[in-house]
Amino acid sequence: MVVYAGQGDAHRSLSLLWRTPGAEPAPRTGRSGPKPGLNVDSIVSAGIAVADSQGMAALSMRAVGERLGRTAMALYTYVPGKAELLDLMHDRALAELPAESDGDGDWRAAVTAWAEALHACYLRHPWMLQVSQARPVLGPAELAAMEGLLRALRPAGLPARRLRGAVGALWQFVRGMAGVAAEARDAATATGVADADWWTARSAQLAELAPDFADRFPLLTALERSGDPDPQARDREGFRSGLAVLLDGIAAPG
Amino acid sequence: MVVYAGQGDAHRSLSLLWRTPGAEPAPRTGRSGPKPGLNVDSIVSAGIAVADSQGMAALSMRAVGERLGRTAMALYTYVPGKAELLDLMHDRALAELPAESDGDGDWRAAVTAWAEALHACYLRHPWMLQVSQARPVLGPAELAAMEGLLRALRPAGLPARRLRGAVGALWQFVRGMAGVAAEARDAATATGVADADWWTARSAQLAELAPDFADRFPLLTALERSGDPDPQARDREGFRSGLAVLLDGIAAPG
DNA sequence: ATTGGTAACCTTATGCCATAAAGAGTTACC
DNA sequence: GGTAACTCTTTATGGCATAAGGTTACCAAT
Repeated sequence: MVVYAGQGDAHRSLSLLWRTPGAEPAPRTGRSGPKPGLNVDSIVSAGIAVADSQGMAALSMRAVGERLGRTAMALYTYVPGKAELLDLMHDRALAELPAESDGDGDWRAAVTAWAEALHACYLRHPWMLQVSQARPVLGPAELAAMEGLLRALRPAGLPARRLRGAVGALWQFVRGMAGVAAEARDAATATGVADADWWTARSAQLAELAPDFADRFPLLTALERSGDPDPQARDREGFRSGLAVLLDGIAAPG
Repeated sequence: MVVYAGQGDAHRSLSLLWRTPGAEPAPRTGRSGPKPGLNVDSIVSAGIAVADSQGMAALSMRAVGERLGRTAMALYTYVPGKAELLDLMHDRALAELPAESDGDGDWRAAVTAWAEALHACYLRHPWMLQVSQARPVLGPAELAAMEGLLRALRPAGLPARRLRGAVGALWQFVRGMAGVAAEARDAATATGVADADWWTARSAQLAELAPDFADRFPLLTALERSGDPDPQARDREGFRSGLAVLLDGIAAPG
């Protein structure tokens, strides 16, 4: 039901993470033994494929190995362990983000594009949201994403202090909103119940368990009632309006 | 190293979550069999104690049972499974938040107080950050916390749409920042290396692996250099200035 | 051409984990 | 005293990551 974090050997993760992408094949002179049948890249790809299709819970060394026609243990030749593999998968997925944000001068558009790209990436790979954010792995793609955000924000001309705050707030916002959206989607596919119905059932149960709900949580009740009944529309709206708050805060004199 | 989410039986979790707190003892008439030696509350407390002291990775049914002088299986009499126990633990921890935010009229102060309380709660129970946010369990304490935030925000007079955005952004911001702070602390205690030294080591390794770091990530490099070298101070500052951006955005006309 | 070294890979084993199933022990009511 | 209800333990199943050590296939030097 949950994913723990922070056990990986950060040192070994970092080494693997920062190996220049093409340099995998290695010198290949003076080496004996059978040719390597696998390599780190293909293992990472297999891991992503498993996690994308079956979800984080199904990501096991055995499952990854099987997808490559090997046993689980064969992977340990290339990768120190599962935690490090997850770090590699995470950074590889972040590498899908576009390198350039193209808004010329219009930083609001550029930041919005960045946020939407990251959001979409999280939705393509929802297991990323279960990789603890409480462990900065500092892979090249993660840092590039950060740099991209800074580039987009540059025209806003924020002082360093405020810039740090804005970056943190933006990143966490996108991640959090993606989590909610991903779960809504999963609930729909996993249970075969549409989003709206799922929420209806949950609300009905809540109303039964806590008949005084509206009295205990008047503001929450009012806010719920005022929104779009379609959860998906509500998520989209929440993303847009939350981002608007953030952008307005960045634009404010401070 | 990671925590998966979303397997729990939401229906059974909700029932347990919303049982009125004092009503545990139950009617106790017409019931035969030995008196229950445990109860849900004590199991939840034991679970929190284990997770607080040993971390999420050490939270097993056996560990919780042992703390209560029972076997793992004894817990299943009271709790459907581990996923549901985790839901209960999460909501119990959130119940530590103060019921009232006291800023009269000054919504900035009230929201700040709310954010700091939630942040502190996450730091007291860092395992909460590994409970997937992508699964709204809708326990009473979680809803009360949400209601509290809405109460604090009320004087700002936001329209519903923008209010939803602000709430989402604030919550995700606090959660994300707490995650970073918690990890910094864990790295210090787990490895016996102080925060600053840990970051120094990581930076040194990065510099070795990516000698062109400053060229590839100029903005990031500049931002890092401009900050306080003490990571703890940096976290505090990041929290304050990020929150300032959010509050300014909320105050902006939109 | 043979042989020794070694890298890659596999098998086996260990010790976790959640939890299903079944039964032993305990208590309260009839 | 009997019985039904209840708690708790034992045992078993099938998963997991991974440590340890054995096996194979290839290369290079002899």
